[in-house]
Amino acid sequence: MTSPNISNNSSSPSNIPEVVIQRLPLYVRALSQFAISGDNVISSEQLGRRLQMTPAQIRKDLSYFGRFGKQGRGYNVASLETRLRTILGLDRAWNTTVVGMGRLGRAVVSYPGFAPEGFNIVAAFDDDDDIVGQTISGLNVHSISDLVKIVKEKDIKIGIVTVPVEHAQEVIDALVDAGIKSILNYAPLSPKVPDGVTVRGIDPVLSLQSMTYYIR
Amino acid sequence: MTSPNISNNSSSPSNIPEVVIQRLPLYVRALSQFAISGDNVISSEQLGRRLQMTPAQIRKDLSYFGRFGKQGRGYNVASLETRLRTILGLDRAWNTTVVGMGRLGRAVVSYPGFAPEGFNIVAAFDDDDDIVGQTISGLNVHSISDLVKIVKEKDIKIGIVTVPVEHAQEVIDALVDAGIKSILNYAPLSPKVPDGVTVRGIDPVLSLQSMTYYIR
DNA sequence: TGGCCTTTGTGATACAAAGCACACACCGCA
DNA sequence: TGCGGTGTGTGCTTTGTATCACAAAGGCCA
Repeated sequence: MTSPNISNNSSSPSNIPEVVIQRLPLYVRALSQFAISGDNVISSEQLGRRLQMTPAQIRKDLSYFGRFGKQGRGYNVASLETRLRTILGLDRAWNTTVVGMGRLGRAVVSYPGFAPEGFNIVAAFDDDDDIVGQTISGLNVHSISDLVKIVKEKDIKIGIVTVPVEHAQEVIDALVDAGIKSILNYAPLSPKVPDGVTVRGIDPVLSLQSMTYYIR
Repeated sequence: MTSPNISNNSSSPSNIPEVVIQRLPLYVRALSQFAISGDNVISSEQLGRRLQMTPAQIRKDLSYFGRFGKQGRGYNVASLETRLRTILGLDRAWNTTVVGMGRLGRAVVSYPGFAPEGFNIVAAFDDDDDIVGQTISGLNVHSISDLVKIVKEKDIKIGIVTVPVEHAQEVIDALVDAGIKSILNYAPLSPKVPDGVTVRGIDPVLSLQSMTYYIR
């Protein structure tokens, strides 16, 4: 395991280190900011300053995927962003579902940050009969027993888990059974998933708990 | 930088690797679960199975801090949890503030997961005159210009940043100026902070963006 | 067109973390 | 009280990651 809350059981499509893959989205984001401020060309040094990392690391990371820069000049902002997006699979939209329509699930479906990045939440699930059938943020809430059917129907590739920790493992198992390969897990546990399934955990409490160590 | 969204510019209180510190909360959590299910003693192997990591890594991690186990038996669940909590500074409560009372900030202050772990949100801030003065989840919203005063008054040690990305760096600077040493940042940027300040980022979009790489 | 300046791409190197494997400690039981 | 079984603690090895440092590529200008 590389880092807490992160596991990748993928039968890696290549031998590129997972840490590198995790940094690519940072580069994409920085590049799109530079593009907005009108920069056409950028050096690894400028990127590094923005992202608080060394230029050498950025160049090394990029070199896993090809030669994108021009010596003496730097990288073309727009074209590097495009190429990185393609590498990451961000040149398309991804249908996504949220399981667990409690407080947290509602916050997630109404969060406006996913759609602009191509993550469209197209279905919501819960196991509570009082919630199933409701419409939340424009989404009809389905019963978890319909998971397999709807995942197939709507071609959903990504699952977001916002159920209480007691049900998280079973919900994750159900998502895996339904063919989901990427799971964003908000529940406080380290779930077991088979090879080929990637899980990322979001856990603010864990983050706080490790920071207190450094306060003196 | 060890990993995306994580930076520790702490004048490290020791030479213990940061990854190790980040895993300790996982151990604490697993131990408290085992305690609830009535286990008194646990082996590194059982812990490892629960947390999806190797027993050797757990033993190594713990050995940085002392000898907690008994050969041939394992670890006492309750006492190991207590000792780890003490090491992490989780044997006390921490006053915490949230800056940015938009949609996300409201979700954070009403999230019921912080208080039980000793993170008490005791103040809220915003820069919008329409929001300052309101009461949200029992918290009176203050103007950011009162940050220094109130951080001192209420002995706040941890800041949670939920402002839009355009204001995030300046808010983080203000928190640092007010003496905050630990910041949980929900805004999508890699902020600059001086040595001795620890920042952890929470960014679901980044997590999703690195997972799509593995879908094929 | 040639020489200078900049910045890439990358082998080599240094550093860091994970895992192995075993001596040794401790328990339980006869 | 001694012996078998179990599981820790840790030096050593292996694996993984970051950084260094420099040759080569490209732009620019006289």
